[in-house]
Amino acid sequence: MAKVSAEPKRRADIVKATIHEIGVRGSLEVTVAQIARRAGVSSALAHHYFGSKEQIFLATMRHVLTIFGAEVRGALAAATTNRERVEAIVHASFAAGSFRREVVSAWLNFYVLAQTEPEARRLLGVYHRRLSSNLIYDLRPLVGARAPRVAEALGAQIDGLYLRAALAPARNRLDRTAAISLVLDTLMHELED
Amino acid sequence: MAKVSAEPKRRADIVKATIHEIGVRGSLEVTVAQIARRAGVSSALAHHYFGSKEQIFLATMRHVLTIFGAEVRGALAAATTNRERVEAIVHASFAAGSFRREVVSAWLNFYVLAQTEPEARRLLGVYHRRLSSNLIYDLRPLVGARAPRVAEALGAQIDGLYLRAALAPARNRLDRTAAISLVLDTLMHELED
DNA sequence: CTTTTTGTTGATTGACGAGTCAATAAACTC
DNA sequence: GAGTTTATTGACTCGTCAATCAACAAAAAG
Repeated sequence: MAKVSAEPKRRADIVKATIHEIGVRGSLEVTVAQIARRAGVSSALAHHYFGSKEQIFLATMRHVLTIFGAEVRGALAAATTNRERVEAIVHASFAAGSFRREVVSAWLNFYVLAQTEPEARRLLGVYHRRLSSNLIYDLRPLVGARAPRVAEALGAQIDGLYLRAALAPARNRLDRTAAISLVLDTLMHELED
Repeated sequence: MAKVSAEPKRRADIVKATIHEIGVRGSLEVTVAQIARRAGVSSALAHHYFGSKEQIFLATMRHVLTIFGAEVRGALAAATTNRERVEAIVHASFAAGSFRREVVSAWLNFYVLAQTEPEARRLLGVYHRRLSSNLIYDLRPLVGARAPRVAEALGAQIDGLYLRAALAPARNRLDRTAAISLVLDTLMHELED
């Protein structure tokens, strides 16, 4: 059965299955067997490719972070003024690919993972610093020395909206548009200081 | 050894030990044996009083929520004007009792628990609605119809700062004062609209 | 002082799940 | 087409842990 490079596809399938299972169960207490079944392979194969459950989680985290990074880059490419760029970052934060229920649930659980797993912490740190420096860079011309503070305020608000999205039952969940407009409102108030 | 009503003390000890262990391990993957050892009792006793691990977690959650509620009530008691009351809520949110590392870690994990455990979700819902209605009540005279929106903005920011506090390594962790001033800044901008 | 209630634990059970391994099979090399 | 590499799995091991239970101890009740 061994065909040309099944490995990349398998890895991708397992990573996607991991996001899905974390979303369904709502926690990291998913078994490798569950993930593997969802991906249509045996649990032995998952171990074969990733070595351990921990590595599966870390690969999944990298994947989510990569998607997010791509969304930010994409949004930034279309923006020209500083303000447009800040708004683009906000938009990207709630982009369709990253703000799906299961992905948000995965994010939440990655925060938990980061409490104990150094590599998870490092990855989350990279995301934080990048988001922060992106914001500060474009806020500087707009609000001067207050840039770091404003970036922190916006960043915290975005994170908080994610947290609430994870918790809220589907019916009264804030949608992407509402979340974006809330953050942009805060931004507006900061700018007209 | 059976003395006068050991039960309340034991229960309290076990709940405190649970917060501590969740804080240390950074996740709900703590064993009943670990919790019991920290509380100075056998794991059998923990089961005797609480029935199951799940119930231990729920009791711990109720305890954390109770402390938080008391802090809010205490802060509100000393406030008179609407604005003071809103500020009091913000202060209470970052009060010493609730903003300790281990407690914040517990909060984060309760969010995860709420994804699967209906009672945990209910408890967190109660907290959210109370915080929200408290804020809206005092914001209404200040910002009128925008009150719900502003409450959501402030609430999300507070939650986000908690999330970041859980993640950040001790050294560059935002302290209570800084968190409070950040939220009050946002409030100020909203008020001078 | 004997009976009941309350407190407490060590030992055990039973389930579950991560990780290993040996075996099978298909493709690729030469 | 013999030998190597890659893909894949079922069956197994080994540890861990929630939950139970039978037993013991001490107070309270009568």
